[in-house]
This record gives sequence, C-alpha cells and structure tokens, in this order.
Amino acid sequence: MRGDGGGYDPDHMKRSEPGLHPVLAELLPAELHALCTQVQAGKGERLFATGKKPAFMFFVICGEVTLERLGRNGESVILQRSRHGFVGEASLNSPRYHCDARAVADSTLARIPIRELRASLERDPVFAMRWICMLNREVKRLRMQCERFSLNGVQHRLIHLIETEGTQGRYPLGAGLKSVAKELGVTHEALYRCVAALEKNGDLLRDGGELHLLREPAA
Amino acid sequence: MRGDGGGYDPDHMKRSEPGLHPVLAELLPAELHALCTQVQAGKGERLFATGKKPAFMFFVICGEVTLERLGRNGESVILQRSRHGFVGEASLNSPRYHCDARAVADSTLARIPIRELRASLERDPVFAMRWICMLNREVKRLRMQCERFSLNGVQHRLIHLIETEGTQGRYPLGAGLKSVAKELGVTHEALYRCVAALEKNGDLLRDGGELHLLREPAA
DNA sequence: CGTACTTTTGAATCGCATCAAATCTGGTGG
DNA sequence: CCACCAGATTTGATGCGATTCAAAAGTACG
Repeated sequence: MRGDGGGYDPDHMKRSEPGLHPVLAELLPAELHALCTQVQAGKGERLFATGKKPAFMFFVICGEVTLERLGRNGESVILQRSRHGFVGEASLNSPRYHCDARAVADSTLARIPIRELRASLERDPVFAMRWICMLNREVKRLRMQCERFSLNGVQHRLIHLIETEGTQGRYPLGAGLKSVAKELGVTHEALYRCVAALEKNGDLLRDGGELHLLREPAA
Repeated sequence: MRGDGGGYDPDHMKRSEPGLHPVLAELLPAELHALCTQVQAGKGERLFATGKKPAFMFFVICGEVTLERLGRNGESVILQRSRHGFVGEASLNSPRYHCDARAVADSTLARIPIRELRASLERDPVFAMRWICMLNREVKRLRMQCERFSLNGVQHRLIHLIETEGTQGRYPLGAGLKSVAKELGVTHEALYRCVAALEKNGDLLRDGGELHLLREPAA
C-alpha cells in the first residue's frame, strides 16, 4: 500500500542496505554513493526540526513527507508535501532548517550528508551542472503543477495531468485513483465520478494499472 | 503603483545604460557583467515565445512579467507572475522555451545571454553554487504555491499567501487585489468579498499598499 | 471469515464562478 | 474645472459543481 515507488523493484525497501536508488545513482558522483544510506521512517516520525543545523538532505523513495512551519498562532502551515523526490534542497545553503520535516506515512528515504554533498558540488563542475539541470526540471515540473491547479473542474485537471505527466495519453496509477485525487487537489469521490463519466463517453479507458485518454472530450 | 523594485534608486530605470542591478552584480561573475543589457518592455510586449530556441534569460528589475501557456481552448494560463527576479531559468538547458513570457506592465529587465551564462556555470564552481542557491529558493517558492493551490477556500489561500510570502503578517499588493486574485487562482470578486469579510471581523487591515494580517481568523 | 482498505454510488449542502451592474479612481483633453 | 473614459473596485443574484457525509460493494490479506 505504499505503492508510489515509481515502478522499481519493490524488494528494495525490504533490504537493510540496498543499492542506491537509480535516480540518485545517476545524479550523484561516485564518491557520494557510499555515503548515502537508506532509512525507514515511521508514520509521524520527524526527520528534522526548525532551527537545527542541517546535516542531511532526504530523498523520498516511497511514502509521504511534509515540510511544515508554525504560523503566528501556533497552527502548523504545510509548505510542501512530497511523495517522491528531494525534500529540503534549500537546506543545502542554510545554516539552519527553516521548517520541520515529518513523515506522514511509513516511508523509505535516502539520506545524503549535506557537508559532503556541498563539497562535491564545489569541486566537480560537471556534477554541479547535473544538479542545476535537476533543479531546472524540478522548477519546470512545479510550474506545470501550478498550471494544473489553476484549472477549474476535475476533468480539466485530470486531462492536463495525463497530457503533461503521462506518455502517449497513458498515465500509470501506481497507488490507485485515490492518490491521484490528492495529486489533483480534489476529493476521491469527485475523481471517481469524473473518470466514470469519461469512460461512459468513450473518452477514457481504465486498463488495469493505467488511464488511457482516447480522445479530447467534446465538453 | 509599481512599487516592488526592492528599494533601489528609482532613477535606475531612466538611464539608458545603467549599472547592473545589485542582485545580478552579486550573483553573476565579472565576465558576464558586460554581456548583460538592460532593456525596457512595454505593456503587452512578448519577451520570448513557446517553441523558440532560448537565447536570453530575463531578470525583472521593475514592472511585471508573466509566464503563460496556452490551454487547449486558446485561453492563456498564468504559470508565474514575477515582479522581481528571474524569468525562465529552466530555459538554461532546454532546446526550446516551454512557455511565453510577456510584460503585463511597462517593465525594466536585465537580459542575459544563455550561451555565455552556461559557459560560466561550467567553468566557475563558485558561481555554480550561487546559482544553485538561487534555484533552491525558487523551488521552495513554487512548492509553497502548489501547497497553497491545494487549499480549499479563498480565505485559507489568502492567509497562506500572507504567512508564507509576506513578512510579519504583511503582504504588499503591488498591482492591486486583482492581480493577487490571479495569483491565488480565484476570481477577483471572490477575493474582494473575502478581504471585506476579514476586515469586518478585524482579522485583516488593508493599509494602502499592503495587506496586514492581524490575527488568525477563528473560523 | 474478519479486518482494513479501496472503490463506488447517493443525497444534501455550500462556496465559488459567472453574469450584471453600480461606484470609484486616475488620467486625458476640451 | 469639468467632461469623459478606461480601469479597478464593490455589491448583488443565480446556478453549477465540488465538498461533505453516508453507506454499500468490492478486494487483499492474515
């Protein structure tokens, strides 16, 4: 039921010291590989706290992590919710964490020591350029996500998701429609109804593990 | 009514070839300084177009620039609204622009040649690290914007905006509430009503050029 | 078999988009 | 100084669509 690992060998997360996650293995230079460790975080566990000196950067492999900050009245404001990818890149250059990180579901994470990561970036321009490209992709992805959120109507958002994040009109639902609903910022009920309506119209097919957009809905 | 120039000498924008903007002067290495030019863009002018080969990156000094994409029905969707800072960082390593940039107010911009920028990044690790820090801030901002869009209710979004993008509960409205409404992804009518309700409750003050959140609304 | 979860459908409510229109504002020119 | 216009601001009325609450049916797992 964690399901959001991106299609990699699910056995990974059971091993105590598995190989580095493919995305990280490709991005990071060899000298950092050995310094990264894979860790488990139980639901509710805190990864780091506001004000502490940043020691590690985290990469979410599966599960869910939030960054939160306290508002002026003590209520917590969620800054970011991550189910896959880096968390707290900003801590790379901060003397202190500016927010709390908390696993809101049982999660598998890669832990990268910041001091050594920094050192590698400063000494290896090719790695630095890869890192910049990674950040550029992240910026682009986030902009598309903002665009999607700015659409009104579940149907518009769903189609935008399939067309921008999917391939050939196909979008894999790793963890079920319910998690897709969260990604779209709508309730799962609304998404179920939307999918059902599109299917009845013959605009969409649900083939087991993926959504297949057949044509542009007339409406 | 532009107001967001960051407090620098307003005469800057009148000179035809003024010194480089302080933020850029600090960020960019010396060899790039001479290659940057300051340009004026009239309201409505397009800085670059989707699909074109990226030649320049822009930095907004004053005025307002939007990044937009065309939705399927020809309506333009705003991805980003920038009154100060970089526009189109992602074009650094892209063969094509993935969106349009347009000045929505008379604006002063710095124009940086991408080819030379990339060359400097590849050869100068210290500069690359500064660039990475800049991108980190941008990623952080975008993540917060996504989180904001995921909130339901105009009020929640507005408060989140003030608490995350503002300082001390104060948020400057450079171009009026109408542009804030777009930033929040709601109609301006809805935002006006929300602000009016918060003011009547004594939770919010509208002091000329800025919103001031006095306390957390009980509701 | 029972537990826990997802999936699905139903019904009621509410908030926002939408359309409309009045007021206010700053700017321009007679 | 006034007439006038374009844009921002504000208020009102209406309808739709998503949220919400509720519950049933399907599914995986021990």
